Amino acid sequence: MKQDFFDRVYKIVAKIPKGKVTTYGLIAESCGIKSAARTVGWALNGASSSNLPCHRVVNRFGALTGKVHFGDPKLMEDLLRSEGIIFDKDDCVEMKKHLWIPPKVLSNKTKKKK
DNA sequence: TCATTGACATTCA
DNA sequence: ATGAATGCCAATG
Repeated sequence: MKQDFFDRVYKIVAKIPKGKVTTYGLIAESCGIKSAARTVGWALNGASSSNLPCHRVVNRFGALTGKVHFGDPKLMEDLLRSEGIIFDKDDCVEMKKHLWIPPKVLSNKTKKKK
């Protein structure tokens, strides 16, 4: 099924540790496609009905771009705050402290030496 | 069926 | 440095 890509995204998102956040680009990269961050968003679009912690997925700015798709934007912030995520004045997550990078990406980067 | 959009990111001009 | 354009995959109009 075409959901193969979705399945990868789901696995990555499901692996996000509590109190951590990741970006669409990293997820896409961990899936093997670094430029398909948009598609990752689509996957999460369907994930909104799943048990996946899509609220831990943010854009590269650390902003909760998809908060509206949760049904309650402030709920997303509340969830992240409950997990120990810190927001700065720009409504962006403290990437420096909470950014989680999928191990697969680390290995891939190390190998490619880009 | 074809074209456009969509919770993004990267690169060229 | 800022702005516009492109790439990726899938879904919807």
